[in-house]
Amino acid sequence: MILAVISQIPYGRVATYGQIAKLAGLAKHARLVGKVLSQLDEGTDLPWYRVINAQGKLSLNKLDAKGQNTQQLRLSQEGIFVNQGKVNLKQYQWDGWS
DNA sequence: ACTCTGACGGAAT
DNA sequence: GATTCCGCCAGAG
Repeated sequence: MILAVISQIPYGRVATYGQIAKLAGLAKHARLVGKVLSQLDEGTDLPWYRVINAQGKLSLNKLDAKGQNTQQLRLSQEGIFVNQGKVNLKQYQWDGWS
């Protein structure tokens, strides 16, 4: 389920954990969603980087050699502006409309 | 069975 | 905003 929902997040949009959970049928299991994502491997096709917490903040904030973290990088590549490790949900959050 | 921990959420202060 | 508290699930020890 969870993976299915995430794979449905449209380009240039982001979704929150709770949102994913709800759409997947798991109302209060936001945490489980994060759990699942943490199990994903690097070569996954899922746009996991479009998944952020309800506060618009990126999840794993681990920096790479370039001083950037993969998530922020990939997001900006899709036109999503990330400020101070945060995203304007009002502007980018996926409505679940597609 | 119990305690901790974790890519979380929401409400209250 | 920043903190604090509580709820919730699953895995490890």
